Parts: sequence; structure tokens; C-alpha cells
Amino acid sequence: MQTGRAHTGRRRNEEARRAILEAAVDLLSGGPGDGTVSVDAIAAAAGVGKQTIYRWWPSKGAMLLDALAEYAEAEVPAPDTGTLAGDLEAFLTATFRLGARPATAALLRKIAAEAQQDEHTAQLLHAFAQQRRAALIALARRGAAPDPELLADQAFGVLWYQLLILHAPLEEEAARRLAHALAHQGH
Amino acid sequence: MQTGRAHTGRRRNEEARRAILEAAVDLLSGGPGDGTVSVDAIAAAAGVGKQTIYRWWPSKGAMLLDALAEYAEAEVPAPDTGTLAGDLEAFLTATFRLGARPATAALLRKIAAEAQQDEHTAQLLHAFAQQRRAALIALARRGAAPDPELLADQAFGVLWYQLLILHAPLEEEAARRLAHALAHQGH
Amino acid sequence: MQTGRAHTGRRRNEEARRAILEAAVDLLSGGPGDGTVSVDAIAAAAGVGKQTIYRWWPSKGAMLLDALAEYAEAEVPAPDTGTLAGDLEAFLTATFRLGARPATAALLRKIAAEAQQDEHTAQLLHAFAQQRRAALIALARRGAAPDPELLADQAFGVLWYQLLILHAPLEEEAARRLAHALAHQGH
Amino acid sequence: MQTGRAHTGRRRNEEARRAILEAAVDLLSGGPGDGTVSVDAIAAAAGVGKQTIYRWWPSKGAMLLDALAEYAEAEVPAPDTGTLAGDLEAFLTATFRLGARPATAALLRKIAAEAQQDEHTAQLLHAFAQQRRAALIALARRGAAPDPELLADQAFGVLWYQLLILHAPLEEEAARRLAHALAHQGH
DNA sequence: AAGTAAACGAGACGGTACGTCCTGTCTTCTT
DNA sequence: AAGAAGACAGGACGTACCGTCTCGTTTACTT
Repeated sequence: MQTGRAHTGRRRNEEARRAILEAAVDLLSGGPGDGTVSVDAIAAAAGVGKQTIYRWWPSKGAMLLDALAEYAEAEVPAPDTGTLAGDLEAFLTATFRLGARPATAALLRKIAAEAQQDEHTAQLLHAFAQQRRAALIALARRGAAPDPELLADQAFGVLWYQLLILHAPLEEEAARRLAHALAHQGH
Repeated sequence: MQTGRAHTGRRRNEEARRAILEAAVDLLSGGPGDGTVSVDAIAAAAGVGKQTIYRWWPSKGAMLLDALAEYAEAEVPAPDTGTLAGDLEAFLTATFRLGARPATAALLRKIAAEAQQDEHTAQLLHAFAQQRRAALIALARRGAAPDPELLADQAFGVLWYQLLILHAPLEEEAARRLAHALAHQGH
Repeated sequence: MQTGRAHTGRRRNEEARRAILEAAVDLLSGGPGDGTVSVDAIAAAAGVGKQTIYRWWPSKGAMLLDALAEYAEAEVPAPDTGTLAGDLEAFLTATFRLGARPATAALLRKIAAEAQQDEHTAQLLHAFAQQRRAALIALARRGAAPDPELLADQAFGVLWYQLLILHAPLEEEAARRLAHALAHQGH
Repeated sequence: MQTGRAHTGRRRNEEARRAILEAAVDLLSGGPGDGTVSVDAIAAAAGVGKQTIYRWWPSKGAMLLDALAEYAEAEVPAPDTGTLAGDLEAFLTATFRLGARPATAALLRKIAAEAQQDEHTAQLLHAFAQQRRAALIALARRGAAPDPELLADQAFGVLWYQLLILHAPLEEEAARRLAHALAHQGH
């Protein structure tokens, strides 16, 4: 179990990593030109060479996914209020609140778009989604929901649908109504 | 109040229109290189000049949306089985069946991707989605569903979520379970 | 995992220097990919860190110039046969023989190319050329050539012209004819 | 005897071609930043898309070679003064005069540098040089020079040597002395 | 029949973004 | 302190694609 060789050479510059991710978030959310955000623009805004981006991420999409994780690092907690309705409401309001932030919304949109064209990004997005989905499924299962997987698909489906297709703002009130409906579903 | 002018000049070539739409569908669904499909590639495959595409459609996305309409022309009927559950099941099964076809799925994916980057396509997709959404809302309202809009968002949400994020096949059984759940939602 | 080469710790490692110069020569002359040779490639082939190159040479061109000096270290002697024709023939044959070697030719080419883009290399190449030129001028002056500078320019001109523009092999016979012509030039 | 099909599609834009070539010359000669001239910079200065350059020239070097041909279009005439010395002087002063212009000199240098790294440019430069060389050889042969090929190599050798290695200005007086020496060469 | 107008296949154009490569510098650990 | 390893900023490269703009040809209606 020898490591083979200790690490030599310069280490990854954590500042550069952060600057890239922050520049991506800033450009996507804040920018006046809310249109396309190029890798060149991100690199320039981060004060970084483009190669530094491609050294650490295999594609633009992968980098954006990391930016998302960084930006929305606050894990949505798996609450335990005692009732399915309460847990669902807590989970979904927190989730929707994240998705309501312009930066997060822009990131999710860009990543989803990228994933339709780039297989690699598609896999990463899939993994990301499955992780969130698993958390919600666990919550639903604990609350004895009749079909936890379906419940998760409905919940995240509404989120992505609003975001990608309807371009509608995500409101907490909607999350609450959704939680209520899902909690009283089935027989 | 001039009549304007009677049409002079060559008329639109219906064959070209069809060739373009078919080429788009073929390249998107069938092709071995199922990756990006460029307008150039579609024009070449259709044996058509690129301008012929842009003469009739304002953007790539608009053309793809038309290809979708052409290819999935079978309108999902608004059934009347007497019960909300029955109507929902009929509607959703038909809808999922359409989305299960590889060509339709590929089109929906490309269009959604395009819509994240191009405002014009976004509006067209939005209009398309709203039309389908309105049909389902009407159905739900007739069946006295407690929150027809939310019901529609959940139904289409699951569809798009599977398509865009999970890249999961759309199965009729899933549509049935979804219909059942939605019909028994709320108090 | 023996490193093969020991570190001296303090003084300049002569082996590293030699490895670098040899790797440069090898890559430039021998390699199948006789195209561009990057500093990274030379460092890797020499088993050397890139910084070790830049610690001792101010630029890529300077290093190549040293490689040239090392590889073609055999100074062309300033012969004294008694006649201008004889001296010229001896000098030029030796010079062309050096330039005929693939490694030397490749080095000269790369250095000349580098010098067109990098001012520093240009100066070094200029100095190198002037030194050789001075030797030939002295020889010509001793032989009472009517215009020693012009003679030198013609001699080295032919060499570089063949090398850089015509990509022609340098043949000794050509050197002999050139020497003969230059010796009988002017009145 | 039909060719199969007449040309269809938009024709090459002559203005774009000229703008590119002129921008290349301007940037190379005039610019304050006399350093590297990138294809992007040329395209931008010409008001042209980069692809328009790569559509018509296989490499940067090929384009520069065309720029040279365009800029120095005035063919050096093959004069006939009756004597070899006179013809040589006319030819070489004209040739040196061209090479003395900053724009031409910069172009020749860039092209030569490019040719050492890019095989394709090398071939084009070779062809260009051979054409000029053939003209001078014909002239020398007509004047009964003892070794026309060698004479041509000496003449162009001096030119390129001054340009690439010595970075010396090309003066007409030098051309005259060179012509005189070459005319009275050999027995 | 001649004239005129529009659509067509073809393909060049300006522009934007991509991902790769290379130079010269900087940083970390090793000897 | 010098070296091997390798990350970094910066900048150029050549490719792909979009939507627009000509060409010359073909088709249809109008006079």
C-alpha cells in the first residue's frame, strides 16, 4: 500500500480555484450582459489563465457544477419535524430558496443547457441530481410516503420545470403548497 | 387601402420545408454522432441552402420547435372518461408515449438547451409549454382537482425532469402511477 | 526507485547541463516528430525540471545556442596554406561540414527562427555570427582579398541561404566551388 | 464539354482579401509593438473574421507570403544592359531596394521564421525563392557567368544573411559592390 | 412571349467561443 | 542551495458554429 511517491511540485492554488468559481458566479448572476458567459471571460475576471481552468475541470460544465456546489454549499438539511408534511415543507422551502437566488438559478440553467450537449456534464449533473433526490427519497420513506421515488420526481420536477421551461420565479409559497399536496397524496 | 399586391414570384417549396424538418429529426435522433447538430449539418443533410432555413424560421430553436410539432403532430386528446383519475391517466400516458420516442426526446432536449441561451427560443418554448399546460389545467379543473395549476406543474415537471436531468426513459407505467398519485392529492 | 542521477546539493550539476543540451540536440535532429520542440519536451527528455533550464539560460534561444556550441564545439581552425584559395577552401569545407550534420542544421534553423521573434536570442545569434565572420574576415584580409567583409557575407550568406530558405543539404563540393569563386573575385 | 456545374454561391470577397493582406503588412511594418503579430490581430485590424483567413490560406505563413507578393508586386525586371555587370547591378539594386523597405523586411523575416516551424510555409517559401533564383540564374547564364547557380546563391545569400542574421540594413551601395564582385568572379 | 419577382442551392462573410499548446515564472518538496 | 516536479498567467493557435449576405438559377405569376 505504498503511495509510490510523495507529491512534488507546486500545489494547486486554492485562491485561483476560488477566484474562478466566484468569477463564474458573478458573471452569471450579476452581469449586465446576462447572456452567454465564456470561459475566456471567466478566466479574465478571475485573473487566471484559461489553462488553469482546463487543468482542473474537464469541461466548462464541470466547472460550473463546482461553482454551484461552492455557492450553494449550505446543504439543505434533512429536517425531522415529526410529520411528513413538516419535513417536506422544510426541505422544499429550503431548496426553493436556494433556487430562487439569481446566481443559483443562472448556474442551474447554464449547467442544464450544457448537459444537453456535453455527455460529461450530463453525467455530473445526473450524479448531482441523484444525490439530492436520494436525500428527499430518504425523507419521504421515513414519513411513510406511499411512493417515495415518485414523490421526489414530482418535487424536483416542479423545480426544474419552473426554472428551465417556464422561467418562473421560485416562490416559497409555491414550495409550501407543493409540500402540502405531496404529503396528502395517495390513499 | 391597397390590396397590397397579389403574390408574384416563386412560392415556398413544400418539399424543402419537409426535407429540413426531416433532416433535423434524423440527425438528432438517428445519427451515430448524436452530439451537437449544427444548422449547417441539417441544411446539408436536407440538400438545402442555409438561407432557406433562415428565410422561414427566425432561429435554430424555432425550426426545431416546428420539427417537434411536425414529428409529434398527433395531438394529445383531452379525454373525458368521467373521472379525474381516468382523464389524467389517458392524458399522461399519451404525453409520455410521445416523449418516449427517441426523436421527440432528442428534440425536446435540444430545444430546451437552446432556450437557455437564446431568448427567442425561450419564448417559443414557453408558449408551447403554456399551451400544453393550459390543456391539462382545463382537464384538472373539470375534474375538480384542488389545485389545477400545481397539478399541471407536477405532471410536466416529472416529464421534463426525467428528460433533461435524469436522462431516464419515459415509461407508461410511470405515467400511470403519476396520474394515480395526482388524482388522489389534496384532501 | 533510484533516481539515477545524484544531487550535488550545492554546486551546479554538470550532468544536468549536459543532459539538457543533449536532449535538445536529440529532439531537434533525431526525433520522428522533427517539428516544434518545446522547452517542456526538452526538460522531460532530459529528466530535468524546467526551472533548471531557466536558472542557467535566459531564454530558449540562448540554451539552443549553447547546445550548438557544445555540439559543434570543434572550432573551425584558421588555416594557413599560403594562398587565399587554399585557406578559404579549408575554412569553408570545415564550416560546411559542420552545417551538414543534421543536428547542427536543426539547431541553426531553430535558433534563427527564434531570433526573428525574440530580441534577446537575436543579439546572441548576432554575436555568434559576428565572431565567425571576424575569423573569416581576418583570413581574407591576410590573403589580400579586395573586399574582405563582402567576401565573408557571401560565404556565410550561401550557408544560411541553403539552410533556411532552400533547405538544401550542404555539400563539401559546394564549399569548394564557393571558395574558388571567392578567391578569384574582384580584379 | 460541360464542367459539370458552374460556380454557385457567394464569390470570394476581394475587398476582404486585400484588407487582410494590407492589415498584415501594416501591423508588421508600421506597428509600435514590432513584436509578434497574431492572426487575431490581423483579422481584427482587417475587420474580418478569423475564419476568412483560414478559409483561403492554409496557414499564417502562407498568408504572409501572399502579403509579401502583394506588397512587393513590382516584379524585379530582368534588365538587359549588354554587360553582365550592368545587368547584375540593375537586378540587385532593385532587389535590395525592395528588401530595404521596412514592411518587406518584416514580412521576409516573419515568413522565414514561420518556415522553420511549419512545413507548409517552408515549401511555399522555397517555391518563392526558387522563382527569384531562376530569374537571376537566367540573367547570369545570358552573361556567360562561369557558375550561374553559385552566383545566384551568393547574391541571395548575402541578402538573407543581412536580413535574418546580421539584422543589417540593406543598402544599395552594398548591392553595387556585390554586383561588381560577382561580375568579375572566376576565370 | 416577355417581364418581373421571389425562392432556391451554394457558399463566403463577421463574429464569438472553444479547447490546446507553449513560454517563462513561481512554489513545493527532496537530496 | 540546487534540483525535479509541476502549477501558474498570459497569449496565440486553428476549429466549430451562428445568423447574414451575395451569387446565379429556377419557377411562377403578370402584362
